[in-house]
Amino acid sequence: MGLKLLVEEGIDAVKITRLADGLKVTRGSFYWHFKDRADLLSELIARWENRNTGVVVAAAEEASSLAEGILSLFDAWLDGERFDPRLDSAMRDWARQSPEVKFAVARADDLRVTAFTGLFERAGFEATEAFIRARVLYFAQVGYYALDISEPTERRFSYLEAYYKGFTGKDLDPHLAETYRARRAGDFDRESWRT
Amino acid sequence: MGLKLLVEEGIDAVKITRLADGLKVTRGSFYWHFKDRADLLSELIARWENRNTGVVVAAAEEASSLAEGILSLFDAWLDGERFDPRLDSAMRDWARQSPEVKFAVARADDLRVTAFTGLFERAGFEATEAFIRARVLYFAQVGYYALDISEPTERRFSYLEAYYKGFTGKDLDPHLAETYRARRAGDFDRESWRT
DNA sequence: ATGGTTCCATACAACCCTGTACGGAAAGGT
DNA sequence: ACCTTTCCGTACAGGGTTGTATGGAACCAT
Repeated sequence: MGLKLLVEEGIDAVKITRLADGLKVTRGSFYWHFKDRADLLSELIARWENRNTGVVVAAAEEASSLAEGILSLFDAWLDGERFDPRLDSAMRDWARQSPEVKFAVARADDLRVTAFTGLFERAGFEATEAFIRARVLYFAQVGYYALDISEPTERRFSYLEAYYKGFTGKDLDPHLAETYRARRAGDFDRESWRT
Repeated sequence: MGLKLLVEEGIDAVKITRLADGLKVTRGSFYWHFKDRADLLSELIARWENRNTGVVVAAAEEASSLAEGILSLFDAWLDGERFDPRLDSAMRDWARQSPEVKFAVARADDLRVTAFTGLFERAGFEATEAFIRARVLYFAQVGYYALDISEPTERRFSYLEAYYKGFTGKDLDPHLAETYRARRAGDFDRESWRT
């Protein structure tokens, strides 16, 4: 179970010896659970696919309006339980070494951007603009986590309207912004008990 | 000299043995040129700092208008001779393992976003919006290369106006768009001789 | 209690990588 | 000619990692 922990240190840090040490067992045990190292790695790929891609696609597709969709995406990206950005970054690094992983990541990227494009199109944007806005939204999210930025949550919240305007070209309804902030504040209270 | 080639395969692939094999010499020679592996790695950091950050900051600061600045940035990012996106990504991966590299990368990111913020501010954007637009612009660029997208240059050019509108909220002057496309086409002809 | 299943420990061989010591060949200066 | 500098090859010791073989302890079923 501490496997993912090491993926977040980079795939090259996923050594059987380090895993066994971390779990306070010996390497002999590992080879009972897994055939070899490659067996473990392919299981890691499967776990990632079942997790990160699903939540963001759902957030985009189930939204009934543009504002609701964008805010749901912000929600999903902020919720460490549903979307793990460091796992996403680790997969992207790994993809540069392994053609197999590269393919899986490219497929996931495509699914996500397509879902975002649909969100913008349903909001009335023309096809090309919808696609590019979807890309910019997604690229910016990937870039944000790639830069590994850490800023206090209140400051991050204060940028909400500016991000929304940057991504959509429109102003965010103040009422929606308020409900969003209230909802997220409650979530953070709950999350602090887990972390 | 084939050092960078291996950085683009990930820092963990930069083994002295592999370098020596690639250069058709033995490892004994390596230790005449470098004290040890760490000595080589710090030289790689220095090379990256002197290259990638400089060109994008210059493109943003020397521009006399917003459109010129954005197009200059697109130029710099597209020109493989000046800005190497794969080196940038490799540094970002490496940063996750090494606090020293992490610090260097964070400093570079800060320099770049600050330069972009100035570009938007000089164009009349209010401080927060300028900062967030600078971030979105930079994040999107990082995300684009992180996704390792390969699309034909003509299609990439066709998105020019949509990207510009997404980043700035304004329409791109058709005359500027035309001059940009003509200039880039010439550059690509030249580049094909080198690659 | 006997046997089987599950899970883990120990021990071993093989490989890769690092760093150092030393030796040698080629080139240039005096 | 001699000596120095520059650059590279060879050889060795030490450590890390992988995969396999084998045995043992705990637990459960009959």
